[in-house]
Amino acid sequence: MIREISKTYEANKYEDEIYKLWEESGFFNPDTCQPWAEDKNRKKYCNILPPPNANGELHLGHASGYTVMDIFGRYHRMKGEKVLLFPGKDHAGIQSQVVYEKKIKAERGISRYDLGREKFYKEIYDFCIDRSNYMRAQEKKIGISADWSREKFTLDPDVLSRALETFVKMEKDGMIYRGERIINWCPRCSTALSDVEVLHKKTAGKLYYIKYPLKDSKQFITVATTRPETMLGDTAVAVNPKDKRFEKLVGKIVILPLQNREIPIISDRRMEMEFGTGAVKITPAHDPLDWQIGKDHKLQEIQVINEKAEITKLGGKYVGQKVEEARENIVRDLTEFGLIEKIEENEINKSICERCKETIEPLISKQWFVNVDAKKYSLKKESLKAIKTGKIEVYPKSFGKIMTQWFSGLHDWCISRQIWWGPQIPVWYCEKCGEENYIVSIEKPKKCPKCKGAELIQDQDTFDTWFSSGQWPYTTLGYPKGKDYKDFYSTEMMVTGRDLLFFWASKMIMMGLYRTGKVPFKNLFFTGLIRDKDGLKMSKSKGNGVDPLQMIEKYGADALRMSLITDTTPGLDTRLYEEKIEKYRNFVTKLWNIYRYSFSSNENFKLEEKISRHDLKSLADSWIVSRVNQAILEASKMLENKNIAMAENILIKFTWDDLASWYLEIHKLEKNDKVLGYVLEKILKLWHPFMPFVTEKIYGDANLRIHANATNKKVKILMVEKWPVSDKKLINKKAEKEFQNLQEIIGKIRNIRSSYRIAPSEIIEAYAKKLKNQEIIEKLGRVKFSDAKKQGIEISGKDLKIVLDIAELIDVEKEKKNFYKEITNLENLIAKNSALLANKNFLASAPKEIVENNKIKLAEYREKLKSQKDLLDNLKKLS
RNA sequence: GGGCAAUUAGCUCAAUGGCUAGAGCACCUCGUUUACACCGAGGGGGUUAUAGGUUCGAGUCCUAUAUUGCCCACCA
Repeated sequence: MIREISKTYEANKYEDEIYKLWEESGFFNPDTCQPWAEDKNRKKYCNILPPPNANGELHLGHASGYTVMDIFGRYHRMKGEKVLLFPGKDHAGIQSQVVYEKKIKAERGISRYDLGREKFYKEIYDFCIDRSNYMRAQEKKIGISADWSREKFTLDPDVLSRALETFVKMEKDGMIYRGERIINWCPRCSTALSDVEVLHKKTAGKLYYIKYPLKDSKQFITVATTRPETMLGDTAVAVNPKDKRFEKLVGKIVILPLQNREIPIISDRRMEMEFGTGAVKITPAHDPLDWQIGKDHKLQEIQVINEKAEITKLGGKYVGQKVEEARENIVRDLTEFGLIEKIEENEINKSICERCKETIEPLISKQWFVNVDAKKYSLKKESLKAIKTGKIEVYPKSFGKIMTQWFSGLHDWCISRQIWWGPQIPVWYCEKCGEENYIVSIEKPKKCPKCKGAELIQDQDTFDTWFSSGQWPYTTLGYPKGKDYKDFYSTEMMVTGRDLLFFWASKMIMMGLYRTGKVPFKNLFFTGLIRDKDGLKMSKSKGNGVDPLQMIEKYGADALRMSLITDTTPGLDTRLYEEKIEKYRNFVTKLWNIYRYSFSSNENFKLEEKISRHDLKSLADSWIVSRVNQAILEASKMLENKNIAMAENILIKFTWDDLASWYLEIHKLEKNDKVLGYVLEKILKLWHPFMPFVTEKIYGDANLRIHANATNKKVKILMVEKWPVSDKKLINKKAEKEFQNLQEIIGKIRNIRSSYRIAPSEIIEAYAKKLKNQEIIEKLGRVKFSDAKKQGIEISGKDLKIVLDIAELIDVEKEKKNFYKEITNLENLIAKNSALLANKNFLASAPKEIVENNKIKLAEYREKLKSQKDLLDNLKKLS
């Protein structure tokens, strides 16, 4: 060994230093990444990275997304394109506020009200910046080749003002309105939520049948409800107009129990006759459907539940009680009055807050909305068009369909939140002129433009986080005049989790189209969720989470990256567990050892970029060079098709099976360093997007060795080397076929060795006529050929018959059985194939190539069958 | 209630209508022959969920069914 290379690659020893090398090279930045002559027409590739919420730490979801983005990014960079992976962080309105409130509660025992709005905002801002720095360090550990010099935060002044301008523009275009409507209210977060921020969870509940007495009558009408406490705010009872049972009651008045209020019985076709009794209580202030019905029937809205989920004054004696408490008391009181007919067990669809899981209270509240289907511009219709016309290519395809459906049924978007963290809505009120005469302006106007006098107060509400992050692709790039915007928009690629489909991806499409007239990205790639070994969601409470940083520390970033993309399909969930990561750590070691072997075998060994046919000295040379060019072809095609898992598969198969298991062993005999150096150079490049660290390390070390004594010690960086192009002249199907035959023969020898337990140290005497590749067979089969004819078992391959001198060891009966089995198998194949070739339809319809292949195969099977029969006859003679 | 997906070896998953449906893990046997025991060689293990259909040809396309998962939805 000329120089010591360690047996294993110690990832944690090198990764930081390699990342530093990349960073300092300036090649993450497309402006300074020009390793090739600057070409004006150089293709641009931009991927705006989804900004993680700046309030926690990196988890596996981020790691898997980043891996996908980085693979594509590095691939395109190596293809010579101008690549920008644009990093950033999201202030994450509600989530960050929840996190920070918990933190100050736990650490200081205080609430946000103790701090006051201004101080709270300042603290949480510092907290997010602090977390951003921390998370950035973690992101680098994954190896993502992002341009950190451009990094943005959603609250950076330039980014933010561009986002706010959109609100101003929308308002001008008549797409914004403020209204009292029923909204989803989270009592814990004390804010309104949009529809997508509400989760529906099936839970066990009860269905209460309550008797409402009719006015001036002893009759009752029974209504069924899961939320009896809302009856305090009932303003009607509704039935379906087609419902014969209640025909005569429509228009009558009932006395609302407990409240002693007179309310009408109305009819509305939206009532399901099958549900409960068919009669339903209507509470416009606390149920979305009832609110609609209330509007249509001009019913009074009586708010009996407040923002803290407590009963209001209008709820009479139950005032101040929590809804659950009030429910119990009301049911008890009703029971006392004999007004509960029955109580049934019932599965209910509970609405909960996506962030804190608290039960949602539907309330009527004054909020800002985006009209998604406005006259001047329809966000809904334009988005639908972009997807349907294929302006955005969605991976997987089926998600495009899901989006289409979602957009079709889209409701107006509530964008105001009653939280303190986040940008305030740029709307100003004048005390004199009233809230109806609001002024929209990003800067605070000096005076009220109407009355020219009074002080202006800004709207207290903040924006839905998705309002700003939904604009991320162009606010970051400096719309409308920025150079980056001109260079890179529409961006090429967006990769995001399938859980963000409606939250984020959809918003980016809507707002990007509205503001810029162009799609924000041409390709939209969804990743699935990472689950644990049993397919369960990872969560802190379950303790089944895998910490990506721990895994990187233990197995290396390359191994983690590989395990995150292996066997994945876009949009589908995948399972991750330590054994899987371990497997790829082992693979990294394998690659390392291919390098170790190559460079230890000869002190002049070097990587070879090119090779000519004269350099191919043997069958094995032609074969491996053909195979590697085939691998380049296929892997590149898979990457173009966005099928990274498949590309990975192809490369693993080549590296482990073809190169390591076969060619390296043959190299020990033939020692064609030129060929090995060529193949190694290619696979380092091919693997780089997937495993950037180990490949960069090997490449660097390998070149250092070459340049050790040279004057030019400029370090070559693999990250910006050119992606290999398949040299089709070197693809040699004939050599591949011939080598396959060789592999088959050696396989058979090994099989026999194994079944008779012949130790590897024992060399078997053998004999063959017309022997080719003798040395290879001898080495890999551990046999020794001589001229003397032998007695024993015979093996055959194409044009070759080998006799192994182990007559005394063989169990003839067992071998006979093996032959019979193989003969039957071949006979079946021949029958199948002949039938196919006799089929006129097949000959007429199948492509010529397939027909040809089948003919060749049939001939092969026949030949094999013949030789198997011969061998069997010879075997029989032996017994 | 509606939609989408999945169902292939014991497990996790591949397979772009066409070569005897492939990997890894696990399992069994053997083995340190100086790249690698984070390894190597060999082996067992499949009616591709079920039933039909289209096709010269189906794991792949179509239609049902079953099971599982996810998403959406104003059955209170």
